[in-house]
Amino acid sequence: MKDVARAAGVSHMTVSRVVNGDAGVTKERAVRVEEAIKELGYQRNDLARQLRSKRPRTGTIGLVVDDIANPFYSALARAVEDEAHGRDDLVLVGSTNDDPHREQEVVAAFCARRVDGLIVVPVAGSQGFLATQMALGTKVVCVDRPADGLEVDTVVVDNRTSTESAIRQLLDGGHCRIAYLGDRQDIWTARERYAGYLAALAARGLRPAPAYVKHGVRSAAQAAAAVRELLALSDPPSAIFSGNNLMTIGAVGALGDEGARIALIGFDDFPLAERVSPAVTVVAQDPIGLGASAAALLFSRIDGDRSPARTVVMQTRLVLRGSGEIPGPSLARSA
Amino acid sequence: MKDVARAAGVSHMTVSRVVNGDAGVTKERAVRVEEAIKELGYQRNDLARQLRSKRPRTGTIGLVVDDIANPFYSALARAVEDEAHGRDDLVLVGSTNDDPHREQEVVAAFCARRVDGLIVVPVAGSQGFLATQMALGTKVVCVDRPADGLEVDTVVVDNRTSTESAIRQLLDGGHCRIAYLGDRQDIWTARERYAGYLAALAARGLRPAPAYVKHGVRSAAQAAAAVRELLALSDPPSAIFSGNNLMTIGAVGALGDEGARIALIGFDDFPLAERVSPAVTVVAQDPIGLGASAAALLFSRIDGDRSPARTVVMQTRLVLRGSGEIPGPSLARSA
DNA sequence: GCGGGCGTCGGGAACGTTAACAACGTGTGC
DNA sequence: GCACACGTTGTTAACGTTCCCGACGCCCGC
Repeated sequence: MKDVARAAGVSHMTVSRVVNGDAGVTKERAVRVEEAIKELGYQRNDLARQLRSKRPRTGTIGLVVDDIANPFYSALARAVEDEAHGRDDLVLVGSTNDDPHREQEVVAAFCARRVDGLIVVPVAGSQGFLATQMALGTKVVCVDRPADGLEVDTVVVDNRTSTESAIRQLLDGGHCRIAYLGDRQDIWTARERYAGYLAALAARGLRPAPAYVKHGVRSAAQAAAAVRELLALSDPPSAIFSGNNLMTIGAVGALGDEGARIALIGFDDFPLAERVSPAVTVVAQDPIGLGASAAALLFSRIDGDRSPARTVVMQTRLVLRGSGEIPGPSLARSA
Repeated sequence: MKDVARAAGVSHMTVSRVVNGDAGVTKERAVRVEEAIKELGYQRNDLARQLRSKRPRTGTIGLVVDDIANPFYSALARAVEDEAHGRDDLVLVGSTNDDPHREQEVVAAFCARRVDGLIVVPVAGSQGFLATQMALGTKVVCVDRPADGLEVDTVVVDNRTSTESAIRQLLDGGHCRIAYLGDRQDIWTARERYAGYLAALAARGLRPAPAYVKHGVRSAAQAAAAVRELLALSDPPSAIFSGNNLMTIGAVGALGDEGARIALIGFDDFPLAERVSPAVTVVAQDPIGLGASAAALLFSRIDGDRSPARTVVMQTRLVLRGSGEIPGPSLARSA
């Protein structure tokens, strides 16, 4: 900047004003400064800018998700990025693998960079250090799951109710041997979905056979293995609920392998769900909507909104596709 | 920091040393400082740190992709993030939508934040400002596509050859009416894949009917529409090559709608490609490998590697799945 | 006993920018 | 003709940290 000032024969303040498009610089001088900038390839140093700036905004937010490679989270990330781009903000992305330790590392690293805010898919037990960071002024919005016991804006879907109606769909179709595939029970969404599953069964006076319930499924491969176990039972289920997109994909694979004709309902939609065999009925979430809402909430906080913490519950959509819509084992695709 | 120093009864320098784990501070003082830090909730300001620091590393890199919501790029992003996490670096993510203007905005914003380096999926015509940033010291690695005429590390796959062998597979299967679905021709991968398509046909003395070639397909929906157009031709193709994962998904959808039995080969693998009907043979890329290689290359540059620019060409894998492996229209799934 | 090396600590400057204000020249109103 | 406002420009200080160097006390060897 000093070099530019010297080259243009002005003071560094004039350069600063030109760079920031401030009013109050003569046309002639501004042009001279801009020429010098171009010639010297000068570029404003946002680090110093933010350090000195009165309202210390870094124009950067952090997005902390389970796994950015999961299409659900990457769609959400894209929505967040678009909202941020609209106000010239940047997005740091971090994956936690649902590991509290890695989450803490990522959050701490983001905060050391002085992000203006954080959109977090919280892992169990992360309220503590999130609260610490919030006390230091970082705005936080939770998405997909709440942070237990933390007064913070949250965007979620009604996991329990929508799972309940998905299971009810199966029950109405005549299924009563319904298996459950779910993630680790320390994950809120898994607990909610399991609760919905139990509630739907209980409403008909049913309880699941212990062998039908598979917790802690963390990948498509594990889901496939779990499904093969279910199929190997002497009394296999006639329908399976799978707790997220990865599990559903794994389950579809395993069911196909076995040539089994078992109804499948999954949480989360995925491309070509209507084209695989068996076709899969899903509880469709709207990851883009979740991300956009979370970003909007966060930016309003960053812009000074001090109202009490809000919780936004977004709607899901039950998309019927063969599985689960007709009585007995699904035969929809052969009809 | 001043507050911490005062609270601990030491100078700000001692605090700095403790925070950075520097040697040369008495145990007793270090403990006192750490207590003060904990009590006051002090957190190092990396902005100021990086501003003053001699080797100006921000410990942050930028990843610029077409669309982070595309599973190909999100898998790549995850690989980059893992490499970065291993050395305590952070990743800024930006999507360009293959829009040169947005790409320039994103790159400029990243560089203003003084990222140590950039992993870029370059859009056509971006060599200019990338060169500018490189001259200013930002390390750059291109991935998925080269930046035309730019001396820069690059990680790509052999698009042309692998498309050629995919098409040859169809030709060997007896297909000669093979349609092509491809992205905008200003995108390098699209040009390469198209060249491979033409080369494979030319090797048999064939040329595609103009109606069989669809350029500029940018989404699954557009691919589906293109496929429907192809099917509506008086002389429809017996096989279709689709130029990326999104197009393949769209094509599968459209083919299913029409109940058509047309061989489909796609570039990029996708989940459940073996389960959809028709099953899809694919040229599988390894997005994780691409991302990891690009990140490794970038970090070696950041760490001072000044050797000439390298180009890494990664292998693809032709995954045969029904479509294209038997003569005539694919009947694999009904076998 | 005393000089010098070493380990520990602090003071001041500097990084590149913006905030605050002062200085300057010009035009305007009385 | 003079005070005053206003628009433009420059000067100085500050943001929070690290770098550089000097100061201080201590121990050791002569």
